[in-house]
Parts: sequence; C-alpha cells; structure tokens
Amino acid sequence: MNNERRVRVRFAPSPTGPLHIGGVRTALFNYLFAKQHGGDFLLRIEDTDSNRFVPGAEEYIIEAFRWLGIPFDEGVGIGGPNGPYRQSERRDIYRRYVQQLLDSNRAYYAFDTPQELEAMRKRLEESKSSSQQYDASTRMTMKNSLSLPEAEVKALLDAGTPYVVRIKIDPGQQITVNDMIRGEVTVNSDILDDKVLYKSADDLPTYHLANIVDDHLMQISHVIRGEEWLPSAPLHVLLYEFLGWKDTMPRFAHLPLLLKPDGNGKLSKRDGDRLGFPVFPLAWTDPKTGEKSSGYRESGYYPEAVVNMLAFLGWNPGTEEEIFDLPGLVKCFQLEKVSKSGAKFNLEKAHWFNHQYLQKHSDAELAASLRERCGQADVKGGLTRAANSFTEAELQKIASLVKERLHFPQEIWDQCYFFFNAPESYDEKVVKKRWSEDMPQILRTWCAEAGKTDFGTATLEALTQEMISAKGWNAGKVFNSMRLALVGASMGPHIFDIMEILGKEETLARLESACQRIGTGA
RNA sequence: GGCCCGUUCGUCUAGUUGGCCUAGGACGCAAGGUUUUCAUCCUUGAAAUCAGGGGUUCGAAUCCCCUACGGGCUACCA
Repeated sequence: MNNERRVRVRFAPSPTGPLHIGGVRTALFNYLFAKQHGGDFLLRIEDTDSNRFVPGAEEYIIEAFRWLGIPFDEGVGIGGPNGPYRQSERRDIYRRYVQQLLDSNRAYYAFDTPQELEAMRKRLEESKSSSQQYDASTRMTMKNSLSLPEAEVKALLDAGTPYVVRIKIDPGQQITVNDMIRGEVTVNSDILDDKVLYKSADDLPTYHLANIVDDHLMQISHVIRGEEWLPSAPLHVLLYEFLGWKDTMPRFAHLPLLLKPDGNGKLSKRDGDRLGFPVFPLAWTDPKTGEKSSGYRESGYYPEAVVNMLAFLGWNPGTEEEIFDLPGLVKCFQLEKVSKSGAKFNLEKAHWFNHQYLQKHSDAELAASLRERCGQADVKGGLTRAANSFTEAELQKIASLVKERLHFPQEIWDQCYFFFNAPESYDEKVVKKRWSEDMPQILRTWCAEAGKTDFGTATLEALTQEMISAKGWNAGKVFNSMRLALVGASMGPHIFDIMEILGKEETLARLESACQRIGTGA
C-alpha cells in the first residue's frame, strides 16, 4: 500500500524539561531507520500542554542532538516545507480537523466541568460499574452535544461556555494495530474512552489529535516511539480512519523501555541522582527549583560512545562486533531486530564504551585537556613544572603513554600528575618491599653513569640492564626503587619513558632527593 | 481492578522458517600470562536445565495453552 512511500520519521518531544536518555534512544532509532532508507528525520515540538511548558527545554533538545551529532532534516530550529513544526503555532490547522470530525459525527462537544468528571468517576467506582470511563456506556449521562438538546448546545456554545471535543468511539469493534516490532495487537473498542481531542480553554488539541494531524500533513511514513504509547495506538488508528487517512496511515513500531539498573521500573531522573550516573545528555538546571542534574557531556562521555551504548540497549546487529559509529549503525540497523523487552541501563558497559572511544581520540586532544587541568586552581600553585614548560610534543607523548588506561579524559591527571609534580612522599608499602639500605649507593652509582648519556629511553634501558648484570644488583628492587623515587608510588608507564620526559636534570634530582629522604625518616 | 506488552548467564544480548544449542558473544567477576610497577592487553574459567507447568513432535529456547512474575497504559500530560 505505502511501500513505495518515501521514508519520513519524526522525533516529537514535548518541552517539559531536559530530554531523558530514553528519549534520546528513541530519536536515535528514528534517525537510523530514516537514514538507512534514505529518508528524512524531523524534529517536531509537541507543546500542546501550556501548563507544562518549561523555558529552555526546546533549546536544550536542539543542543543535545547537535552535541550527539544526530542531525535533523526538517523541523524546529532547521525549518522546512511542512512548518510550522511547533504545535502551538498550528492552531488554525487543528481547528479545521476538529470541525471535520464534528461535522462527520465522529466527535462531539462536551461541557462537563472537572468537578463533574470527578463526580462521575466516583459514582461509577462506587456502583462497581463495569465501565468507569467516559464512553458509549456513560456519555449520555453527561453534559455533551449527544445528550443535550440541540438548542441547548447552541446556547452553551454561543455563551462561550468552555468545552472540549471528544472522539466518539463506537463500542464492540475490534481494532488491530500492526506493530513492526510486536506484530499484531488487537483490542476491543469497549476499553477505549471518548478521549479529549481539543480544549477550547487554550484553543489547542491534545496529543492524540495533534499527533495524527501532524504526522499526516508532514507525510510521516513510520511512527517509532516508546512502548508507553502502545495502549493508545488503537485510538490513533481509529483517528486515521475517522479523518479518512487510513490509506496513508504510517506504520507503527513501539520500542521497549529503558529500565533502571537496579530493581524494576523505568529509568527516571531520580535513579541518576541515586546511582550516580547521568540520565540526561547534557547537564541541566531546573529554571524553577534551581535543581541541577548531570549530563553525559559534562561527565566526560564522548557523543559517539553515548550513541553506540544507546544503540545497543534493545538492539544488536547479530554479529560479534560491538563498536559502531553512526554511519556504521545506519548501515546495519534493523528495526525488526529491536527486542521486545525492556533493557536495564548498565553503567559499567557505558564506561567500557567510553574507554573504547577514548582510544580513538588523538593525543593532541588529550594533551589539551591536560594543559587545561594544569591551569586549574587546585593544582596551579603546586606544580614543580608547569604545563607550558613542556613542548606540545612532550605533552602529547605523556598523553599517549597513559591514554590506554583511561575511561574518561578527565582521569588523565591522576595518571600523570607526577610529570608535573615531584613526589612529596613515598608510598610506605613500596618502601618496605623494595627499598634497602644499599639503595642510595646503587642509585647514586647509576646517576653518575646515566648523567653521561643522552637520556633516551633505549639508551637508559640498555645502560641500566648492563649495570644490573655487571654489579649483581637486584633488578626488581632497582627498577621499583627508581619508580618510587620518580613517581612516589607503584604506578605509571614504563620507567624509562618517564625519565626521558622528565629529562636528565629532573630525574637525577628526584633520585638524589629520594636517597636523602627515604629511610631517614625525613 | 481493567486492558495491553513482555520473560535466555548478575547486566546487554545471539538464537530469524523447531534438529549444527553439551545455549554463543560482550560488560562485569575470578584465575593465569605480558608489563620486573599500576593500568591496558592476552588466555582461561565460573556464570542461564532458556520464568514455571502442561501439551504438539522422532526432536522445542524456538509452536500452542495455562500459571507466575515484571512492565506500560488507564488525565481537559505527553
């Protein structure tokens, strides 16, 4: 029927706060599907609930996708031939279709106040009625254009009484939704209620109507969204039918939810705070409460890693390959292979992905963050040697020596602070295990010889091995004592690489200093 | 409560038309090796009787039914 249709998908968040990581994944899957079929990916802002609007949220969403490197073809912030892409700017359009539904008797006016609705629910609950909703079985007891005389409805309307428009659902119908991930889902229309489609109070439709009208007008071919929408999908199918758009109705795919790492339930903002990981792509400060939430970007995650990690939550290519950049994902993504069950977020795996991507980043980039770190207040005064006294090549060399042990760029300082700072103290455990009475004499002998060489890694290593075998030193003790003297602890890259970067003067000074301080109680 | 969706190692999952599954990979974990340090890396290992129970079949993780458990929805929110 619409197999030949151009693939067009949309991501349609509502600007009620920062974008949740689950929303990011939904958008990602939409993007992958669109690009794989040479189609379009649109951003539509669903701001039909004026009460929940949060300033800055829309900008946040756009910035988040810019950071992630997931571009939209059309939509808010980009433009395009199907605008406006903000639902609050499409009132005229919706009004027309509300009228069409009213005229064709598929919808009706309802004048019930919130109090009256509340009273109805209470009444139905107490009477243990089978239906507890506004539907075919109850609508005639309410205040609407179906139950009221025509003249009264007109009077109410003329008087400007606030009203809503509800869809009129016929009972006893089987409605089938064909889902690309779940197959056929059939429900009986008896369980559907006469959902509100339009509110006169703010002259805006609700999600259900706006969504269908926009998807139709924007020629959306596939609706890929979270599983929380599955229950209302039959309503949407009905709406396409009522509007006469069944032939071009998009295909549906309902994605599994992202679950919290521990226990059960879907991932929420609170879990992030509680378990100490971001649930938002970017950091966010609530404009009302001032409450701050961390973001992946600010936590040192690479956008490629976040994309890769998210893609593998609920999907996998079926091969043993796990590292995919965006173009790679576009190539092998298959919507049909998305799993049906919810996926628990796994922090460890997220770290691992970031580690993988960090290895792909340049030494120059890491060197830059090292330079920046050295300039920060907490280390500024304490540097033996400032970052700007190192050449760019030296800084990059340092970065290359430690990068493989990093998961996040900001960890670099903890792995190489000793290039900038001479040890203030020596790890007691190592002193006990490796240092001996004769070590000062051994190291001074070594220094005397090393002082005459060019101090390159290879030269130093050869010289040291030679001296060890000639003098019969304990190799383990010598190497580890040198490390202790230069680093202060049992960590870091190859000892002669450290020496080469430190340089002759600094290396000899640190060794001499250690000889004087270790074992003397100083 | 009602309706809908789901259920393979701790976690993410492979397993597409039932037999090659004594259920594979990755993260994490453990042990060993490399690194005369730490981390990385490499190797090996533990880890799911495929939620449970019934069928169908020569044969089921794969098909059917029931039960249990989990999740979602049930607003003039999206």
